[in-house]
Amino acid sequence: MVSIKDVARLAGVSDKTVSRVVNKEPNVHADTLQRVEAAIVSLGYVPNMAARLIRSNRSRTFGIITDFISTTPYSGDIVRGIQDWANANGRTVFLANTNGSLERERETWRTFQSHRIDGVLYVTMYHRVIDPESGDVHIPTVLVNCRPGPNRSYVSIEPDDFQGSRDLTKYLLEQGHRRIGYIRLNPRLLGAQLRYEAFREAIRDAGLSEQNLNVRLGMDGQIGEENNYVFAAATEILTQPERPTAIMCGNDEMALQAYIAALSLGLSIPTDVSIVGFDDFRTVSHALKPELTTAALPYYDLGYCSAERLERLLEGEDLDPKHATLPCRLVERGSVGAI
Amino acid sequence: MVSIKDVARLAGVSDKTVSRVVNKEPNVHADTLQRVEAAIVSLGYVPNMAARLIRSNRSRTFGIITDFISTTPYSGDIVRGIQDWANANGRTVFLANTNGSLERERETWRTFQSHRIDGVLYVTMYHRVIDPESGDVHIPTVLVNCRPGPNRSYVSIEPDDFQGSRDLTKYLLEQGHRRIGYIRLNPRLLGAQLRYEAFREAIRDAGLSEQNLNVRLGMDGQIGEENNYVFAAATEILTQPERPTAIMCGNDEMALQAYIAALSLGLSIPTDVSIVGFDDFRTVSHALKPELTTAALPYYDLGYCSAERLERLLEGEDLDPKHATLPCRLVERGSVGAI
DNA sequence: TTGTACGCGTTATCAT
DNA sequence: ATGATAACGCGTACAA
Repeated sequence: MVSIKDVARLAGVSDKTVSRVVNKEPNVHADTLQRVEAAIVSLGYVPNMAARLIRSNRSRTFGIITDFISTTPYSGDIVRGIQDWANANGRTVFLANTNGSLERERETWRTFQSHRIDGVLYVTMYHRVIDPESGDVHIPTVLVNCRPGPNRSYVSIEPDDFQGSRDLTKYLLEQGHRRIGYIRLNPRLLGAQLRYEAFREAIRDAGLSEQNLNVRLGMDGQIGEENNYVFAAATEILTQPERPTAIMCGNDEMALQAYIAALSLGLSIPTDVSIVGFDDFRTVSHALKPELTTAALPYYDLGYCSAERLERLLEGEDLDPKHATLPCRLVERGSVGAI
Repeated sequence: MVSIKDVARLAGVSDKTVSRVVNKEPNVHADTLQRVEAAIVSLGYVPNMAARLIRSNRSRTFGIITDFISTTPYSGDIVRGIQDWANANGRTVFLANTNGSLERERETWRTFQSHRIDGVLYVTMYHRVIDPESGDVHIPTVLVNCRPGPNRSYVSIEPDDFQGSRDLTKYLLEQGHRRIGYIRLNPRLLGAQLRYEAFREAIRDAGLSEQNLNVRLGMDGQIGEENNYVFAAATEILTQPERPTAIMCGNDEMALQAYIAALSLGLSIPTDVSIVGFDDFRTVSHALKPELTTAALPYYDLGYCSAERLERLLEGEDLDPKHATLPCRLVERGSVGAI
């Protein structure tokens, strides 16, 4: 592999001068600069980050730790957001997936430590409370899409499920809906609680009694292998005598099932019943006709902003508050009608 | 940062002895070993990979280059597969996303070069022909989910869209279907051609005339911003006098739209019409009732096997054939009925 | 079994 | 404006 010395020899200068050119330091004569640059190109010299790291103790790398990835299809956008920030700011990214195994997580922290990573983005694929298992490794860390347990202190960033769900509910109310069905997410998900709470609060704030509501559990059980009651629940809600005019679903996947249930009953959307989801799973929300009104989870921005926050943390800035939140934008499409 | 010397000092031995312990070399006295290990633990020493790399010129890292990620939700499973292999084999993974920009791709190759990455996994998010833009950087590379242009030579691995589509078609024929509708993927996708060709071949092999077929284009235009005709096409196919008994769709997203179209027409699945997709987008295929019969794209295995192939390439093995293919497994669920 | 000397590719310091 | 020298953390070769 061609080194700085080879370049120096070819250009007839010392190593240090080449180093100056490579690092765009001042005090290099224009002629020298040209000769060195020519040598670099002709030799195809690429600086060795490892050697640089040994001296400077800064690797200019971030590490991403994820838990699962497969069940929630668009959460990968978080990683995309991180990478885009990293790319725009001269950082390279290590990626490690723990598959939810604590042992692998501990190994990962050590591996990252051995690569002298500058900081870690700890990303969960669904919104939840977490305690990173870093052993005695201490690297500046930002939690993404999750929050630390009660006694721990971390910089973190989450989607605002509460605001998203409140906006969605208010929107339904504005469209004149009063009898509303609600199909709940798996209660183990943090988002499930936040969304449901926001829904109830918005209903109360509108002066409606909860008696107008039809709340059903759509899923429960362990993440990744849950029991799914959505189709049955939606069918049941929609075959009642006083049918709700709208159904709000824990997420788009569930909205899809409610959608199928409604169509199977011969109902049309949104004429007979309006449906809203959450997350903006585009494969689903765009494929439905009419397309699905939903609240978009800001996955990409979560990633992008978290990298930004990590950088600020590394620069010694005191992030206050440590905890940030990103809004879930209401995406108005065709699946909701006015009453 | 604590170095090998600090450990040596605390344990009262030389650097080299610590090095022996860390690398599990023989010829260390049991007592010495214990003292050194104790020192390592108490100091929290973690070897510096950069320093190691400088001597050995092997970084034990792979780099992953991806193009897009957002549109095809489950393609992230490729990356998961790579990571699982890497984790099980003591390798760490760099990740870089080009967003389809050639400039960024060239930068990425240089960055990887500067980190002295051992090998690159070049991953495309949809199945296609590609020419990596590596400039004058030369790192052992495996193409994943794509194949090289006609004049280039690369080790590669792809899903067998042809086999998957043929199996799916044969399955429909076995169930007695003779009048079959087909809604095509965007022709710009390699998978579109392979799947359609396999469909036609299977139909011909069964001695059926293409006159029994109703082929429609479901999508066209640039990837990521295509025009979508699926709902209209499906509706049109299903309102013909001689309605097909089955519709085969380019992928599950399109199958979902055909599904919605059928239900909207008051048809039931699979009694009135059978539907099959492709890809196994689980968010969709499991949410439909009845669930969707499809062919699963082996994303995870593509990733896992590609890492394995890269390792063999690095070990100097002569991969023959350079090109590998992984089957698309038929996933039989409820959306197809017998005639 | 253990230690010493040196070199890897780079940057920092100081001198010229 | 440029260069000489040392140092970073570790492994290799060799010596003890």
